[in-house]
Amino acid sequence: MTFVFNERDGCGKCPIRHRAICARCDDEEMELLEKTKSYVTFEAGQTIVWRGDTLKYFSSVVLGIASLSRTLEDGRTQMVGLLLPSDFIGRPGRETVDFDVTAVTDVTLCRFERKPFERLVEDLPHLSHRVMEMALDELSAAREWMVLLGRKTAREKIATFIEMIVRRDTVPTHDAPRHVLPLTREEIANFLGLTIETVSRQLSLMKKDGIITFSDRRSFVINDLAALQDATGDDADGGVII
Amino acid sequence: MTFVFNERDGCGKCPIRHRAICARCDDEEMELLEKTKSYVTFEAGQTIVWRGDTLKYFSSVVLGIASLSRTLEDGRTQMVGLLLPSDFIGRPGRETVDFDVTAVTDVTLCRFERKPFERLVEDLPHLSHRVMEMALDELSAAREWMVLLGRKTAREKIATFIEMIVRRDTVPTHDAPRHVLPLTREEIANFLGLTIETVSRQLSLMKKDGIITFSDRRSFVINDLAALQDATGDDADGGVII
DNA sequence: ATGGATGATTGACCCAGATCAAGGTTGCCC
DNA sequence: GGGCAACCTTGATCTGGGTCAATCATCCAT
Repeated sequence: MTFVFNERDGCGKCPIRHRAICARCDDEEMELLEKTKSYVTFEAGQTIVWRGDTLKYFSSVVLGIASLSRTLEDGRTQMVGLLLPSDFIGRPGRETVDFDVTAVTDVTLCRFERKPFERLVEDLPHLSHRVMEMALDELSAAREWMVLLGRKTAREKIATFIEMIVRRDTVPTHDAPRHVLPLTREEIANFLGLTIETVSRQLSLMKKDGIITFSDRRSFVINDLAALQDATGDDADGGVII
Repeated sequence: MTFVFNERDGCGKCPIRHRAICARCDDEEMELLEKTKSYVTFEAGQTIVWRGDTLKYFSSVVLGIASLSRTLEDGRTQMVGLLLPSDFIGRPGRETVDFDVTAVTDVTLCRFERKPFERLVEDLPHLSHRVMEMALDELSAAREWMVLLGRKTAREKIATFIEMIVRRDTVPTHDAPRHVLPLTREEIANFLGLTIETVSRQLSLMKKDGIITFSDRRSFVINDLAALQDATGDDADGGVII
């Protein structure tokens, strides 16, 4: 989800490295925010916010990956989104988060006090416009994921996940054929609505089929991209409307 | 999803019955839109827009229910949302829809030409603000649904669905104990990521358990709300943060 | 009323993926 | 390096929900 931005999108003009905020920032606007800005880091595995917690801060991910998830009473957990650099935690107009936010890797957040930030969103049309666009993009991504969760087979889920990782890695700068799974098997399972055993088995199958090769448990290369895309169950265009 | 608004929320001040647009409308702003406004109706079952279609209009539902869904090549279909009165079809900043939009019941749409509408969204902060809020609400609802699709059992899915219908019906005005399923068994199946047989079986089970009673295939009353809520698998508060 | 279409229910059976269980890897700390 | 803890893989078995198929109900149109 939300594989929309990453650090590269940061604006170099000011210390807030987010295009969402900086796109058309001027010194005056920034000054307001600067006053309440702070950075925090979380270690991998730590919970950043619990579902229902009141948010004192509005933050955005600077470095690392966080997850949004919900756990049912009996422990079943479903991840509902990944937060990558430049994604926000918190939403204007709401004091609480509806999901648990957890650091998947070590995470650095850049945070602002909620009130002044919300005021800024109110006052700056381009900012609220930007938040709206981000929300709509996330909404599309979430719906796309609903199709995966509701209708895809285990193999298709795994293929879609791998393909997503690969697509995200393939940026103009480096076409490194080596990719890294940012999640543990358990996290992948919770992301795809599967168990770790099924995740493990399906990865082994794709390995046996010669589609991917693992150098260690996290790093892999794609041997047959066409076969991978074919296994996703999506249309040829990969689910993206041209 | 998006059980957020209904006709009652309409603003009586102008013919565009949507609070999103009308909340702080003045005659001047409205005049712009009025010029390009038109109404269309679709019969139950008709497709309103196909995935990928270029949207000439930006529309909102006035009457009836429409669905957003995606169908995989081999026919597996997943519904990703329901559009109720006052929900929008189309999104500012995008020319196409990512999902098929289908009339579930007979549907009346109120539509505007896309260009002028988008300009209006750009120009009126309160409107873009409103669209942002709607997008964020839908996003929460979509994520909630992801938990259902990824982790809930058939019984829990059915219970959650029924409970949602009941919650939506329970408005201040009338606490009628009789409710109506707005969807066919097949549509319910596609909404919940199940087959029609499983939907039918689970409904029969809940009937047998004395939780609900059907008068015909669409109308029912709840005999044991507590048991129903218990069967959803959600926390006691019904998934809504207080 | 009759025939036919559409939609819903119910039963019998099957299989993908969950569950249970036993090792295997990797990495870290003493 | 040895021991321990996470994490991952693989096998055996079970089961929830899918698949296939038959029957029933409801609603029209003739």
